[in-house]
Amino acid sequence: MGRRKVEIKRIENKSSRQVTFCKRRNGLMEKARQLSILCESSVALIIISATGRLYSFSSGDSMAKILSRYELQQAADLKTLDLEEKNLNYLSHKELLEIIQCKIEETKSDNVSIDCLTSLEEQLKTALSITRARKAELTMEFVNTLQEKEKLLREENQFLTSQLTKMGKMKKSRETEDARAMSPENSSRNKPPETLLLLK
Amino acid sequence: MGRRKVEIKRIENKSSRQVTFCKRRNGLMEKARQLSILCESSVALIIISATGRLYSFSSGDSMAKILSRYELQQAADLKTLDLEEKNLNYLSHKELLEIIQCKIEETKSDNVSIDCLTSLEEQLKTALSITRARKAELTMEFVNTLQEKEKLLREENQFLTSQLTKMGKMKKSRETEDARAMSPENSSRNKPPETLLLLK
DNA sequence: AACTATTTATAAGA
DNA sequence: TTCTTATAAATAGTT
Repeated sequence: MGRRKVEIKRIENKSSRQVTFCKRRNGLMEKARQLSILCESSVALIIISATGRLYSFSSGDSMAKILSRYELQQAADLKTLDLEEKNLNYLSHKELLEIIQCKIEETKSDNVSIDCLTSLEEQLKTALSITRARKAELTMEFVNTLQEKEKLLREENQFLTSQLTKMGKMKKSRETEDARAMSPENSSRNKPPETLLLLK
Repeated sequence: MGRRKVEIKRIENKSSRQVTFCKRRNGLMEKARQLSILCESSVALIIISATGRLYSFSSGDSMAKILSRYELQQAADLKTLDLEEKNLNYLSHKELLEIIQCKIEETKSDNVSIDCLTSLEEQLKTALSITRARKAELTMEFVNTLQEKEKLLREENQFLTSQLTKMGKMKKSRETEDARAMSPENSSRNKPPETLLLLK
């Protein structure tokens, strides 16, 4: 609807593409508004320009409500499918990764359906949950291991210290005769780490 | 664009409203497709009919990607407002919990607006993000502390062991004369923890 | 669901 | 950019 018929393909001229974007964007939003009013329906419209600018419009219900209704629907659709979901529960991490990789590859071709992407989204959400849970589990295990190690090291330290104390007492009683046995550089090089004080 | 001009207001006749809904819905989706192709942009369109049926269309990027881009934008917009956020940051955990509790209570009365719930949802999402980030931070700090402690304990152990070895040698050279000094119960009660072997 | 008179959107030009 | 206008496209009412 203009001076001449236009083919529906990318407009090569940058400035006329920009002008057309602006005109058609406004036209689309006006049409969305009209549909919503004429037929008492809700419409959500999100447009992202080539340069990444975001334009959104909603009519009838709020954008938030429409989007959550959409997500709800997608979740419901998934539940009726729940075939893949069941399979997913029995997959190893490696298999899961392979499937995800594969699906992401599919995404790159243009003829991928919304349902397929929604399913992928849900699978990735599941994967994220599982990963988070496993991470928390492993972290706690690691912390426990470290704490146990600490306890054992303290015990050992206590034992070693008590042994040294005992020997120290014996040594003290023979201090003069042993003076030459303890070489001076040894006793200074191996001075106890300052951290000994931290271990009470 | 039809036999006569129509006012943009709810179409009273049910069947013609249904017909118009169908025609304009298709028209809107076609326009969305064209905009996306002509101007290499992404368009997401969600339509909910008066009877609750959901229709969606996306072009350019996937619906999921467009929606997440939208949510991202909303989050960014919120940050620029950052009034609430700043307040949130200075609240104690107890105060935050109280506020959430209070808002959840409000939710139970029926006359709560969607906007209010959306706002609550956003606040809880923010709270969750902050909490996750802080948890990760603290966990890493804790693990680092434990690992450092372990290192120091090992060093100390090494030192104590070397001291004992040295003394042990001296002791060996005087074994007979010291035999009565080491009380038997002491040497059995204080046997080295088995973990000594783990510390190499 | 198809037709067509009209309105509406918009491409190109100013 | 914004306005203008010739023309294409969408669609209201009809069949």
